[in-house]
Amino acid sequence: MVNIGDVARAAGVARSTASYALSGKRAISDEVRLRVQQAAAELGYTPNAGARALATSRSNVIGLLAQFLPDEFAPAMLQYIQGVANTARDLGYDILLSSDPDGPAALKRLTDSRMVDGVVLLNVAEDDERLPVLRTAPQPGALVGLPGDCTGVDVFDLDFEEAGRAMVEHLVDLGHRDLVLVSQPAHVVERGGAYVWRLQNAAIEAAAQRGVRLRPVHGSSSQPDIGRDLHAILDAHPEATGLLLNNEAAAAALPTVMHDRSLSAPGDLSVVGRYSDEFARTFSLPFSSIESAPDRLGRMAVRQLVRRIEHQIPGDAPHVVRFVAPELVDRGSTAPPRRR
Amino acid sequence: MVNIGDVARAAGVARSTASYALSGKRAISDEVRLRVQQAAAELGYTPNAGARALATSRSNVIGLLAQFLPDEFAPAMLQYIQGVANTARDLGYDILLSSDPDGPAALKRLTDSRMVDGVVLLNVAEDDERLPVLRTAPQPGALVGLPGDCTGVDVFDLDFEEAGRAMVEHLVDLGHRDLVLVSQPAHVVERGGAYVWRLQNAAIEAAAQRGVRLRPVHGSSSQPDIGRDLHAILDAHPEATGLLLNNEAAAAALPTVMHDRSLSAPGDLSVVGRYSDEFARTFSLPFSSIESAPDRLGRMAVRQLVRRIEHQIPGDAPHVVRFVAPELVDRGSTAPPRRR
DNA sequence: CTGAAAGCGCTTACAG
DNA sequence: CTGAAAGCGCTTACAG
Repeated sequence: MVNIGDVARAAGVARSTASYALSGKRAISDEVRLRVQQAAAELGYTPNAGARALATSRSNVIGLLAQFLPDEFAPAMLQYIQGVANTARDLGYDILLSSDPDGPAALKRLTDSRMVDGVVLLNVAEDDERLPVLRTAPQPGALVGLPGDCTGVDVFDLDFEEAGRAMVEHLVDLGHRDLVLVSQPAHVVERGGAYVWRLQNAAIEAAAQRGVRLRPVHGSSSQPDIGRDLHAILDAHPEATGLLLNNEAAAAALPTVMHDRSLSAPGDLSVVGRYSDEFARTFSLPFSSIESAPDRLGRMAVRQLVRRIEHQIPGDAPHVVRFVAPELVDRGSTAPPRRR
Repeated sequence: MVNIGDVARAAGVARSTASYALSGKRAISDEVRLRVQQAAAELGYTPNAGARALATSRSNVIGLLAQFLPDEFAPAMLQYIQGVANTARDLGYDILLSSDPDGPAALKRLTDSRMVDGVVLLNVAEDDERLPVLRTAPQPGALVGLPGDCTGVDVFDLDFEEAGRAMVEHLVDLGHRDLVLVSQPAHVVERGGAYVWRLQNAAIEAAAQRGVRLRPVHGSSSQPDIGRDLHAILDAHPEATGLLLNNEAAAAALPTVMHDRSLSAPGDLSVVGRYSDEFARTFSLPFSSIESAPDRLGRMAVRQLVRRIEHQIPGDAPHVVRFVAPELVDRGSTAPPRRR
């Protein structure tokens, strides 16, 4: 493989001069710079990543810790990964993807080995075991998802409280007084999936304030179980006129379930979900929803991370906790309830 | 950060001895080995990845080139990525995920910089522009997908010819004589998506041999366009009793379309698709299908790649082109055609 | 069985 | 504006 010594020799300069000419880190005469650049191009020179990382203590790689949990709906995960990967590339970073089920160990190895300049954590839990590891690491970290303790990390998430309120308000304003909220499985809550109870508690409170009934229920996070769950839920709550979904699998399964029961939205039931527009297109979902903005969250996380890596913000700059405001995308699945 | 010098000092040995004690690459007295291992554990030593890569010319990283093309159905991609990532981890490799739209440039940078020990290519086209780059690279490469020219690379793919024949045979054996095959958009074919015509040509030939009619049509690869396409296809071919799908988006959309037309399978129409079991579960698909085995293909590709990287097979061992035999997963969506 | 030293390919103070 | 040299943290022949 051609190295910087080959380039230097071809250009007739010292290796240090070649390095500077290529990096632009100090003034080089136009003539020499051009000669070096030309030699590098002709020889097809690409710096050795390991050598550069060793010399600079920088790898230009971002670690992406994404766990494919059996109780998460995989297609929803992909969107975060794409958002992170695309933004990283645009900013000149490669992505090292770790799907290791042992998150803390994987994170420790990635940071201790200096393979990565920073990390993005997905599937963040209330009491995430990766956080203590991350806090002692020299590299900065950005999270997509809100943990209980945000010290030492930058945090980005959808404002699930506001999302819960917005869903309730929207339906109550239309005249609904009997709502059902389908959340993730209880197991996700036990694991510390705070977004479940953040949305749920806010929805319950908003419903109480408006004097309407809201029943929270759990639903499976995979097919075909969730279809069966939805049938049971609709059987159990015939009086409900509004359905709120904080469960992607439920959203994906609902059209079929409604078809089977000859129900249509918003005629028989008003429905509002919480998922991304891309997700809605993938599954052809006809339901209005709170946009969960995975691409935007991934982008925000990477941008902030890169700012810290490149010291574009002072080292002691306070860490941020930033919420994306929920926006309701109207797909026409809500209307005033039918008189009964 | 603690380095091998710190470990050596703590154990009271030379750096080289510490290195050997940890790697086991030469005989070390039990006593010294234990002292070194203990010191490493106590200090929390993790080797610097860049330094090790520089010294050994090995990074223990596999490059995964996956393009998120607008005309590919993203959820289907994820399965290949998971298969590759999980197998790599099991074999002690990290994954560098590149989603760069400029595949050849990304591949050249990854290999020239020695960031990766080998690469796995997804979305392989008939005349894939990344292949010339890969052939000149010193690292081995494994493909998921069959290109026109397989020299110098290991190739793994579903046997799409056999899949096409199997789908036709299955329906013809049941008595069907009028079939429609829904493929990917023409655009995928133009880009060189060989699996489209490999399945289609084999299906056409099998139908001709059996003396039945098979009409090949294209369908969009995204929602909601594909729903509209399917309606148009069913409108145009009322005489068809069997539907073959080589298009994931079409499979995902078909239940809704059939519902809308009050059609059921296999009563009104026999349907057989080509997708993975995991995909079927994600979308609750009720259709029998040829298993596309993305996890298995990802695993095979990584295993072979690692064998080459680690020289477990001779350097001049011939490259392989291995096809996974299609298996029909019966979900009860096919039956003899209704008499008309 | 163990140690001292060279070398991997960069970058960056240090001299001039 | 340019060059010679040190150093990043490993591994691995080379000596003993």
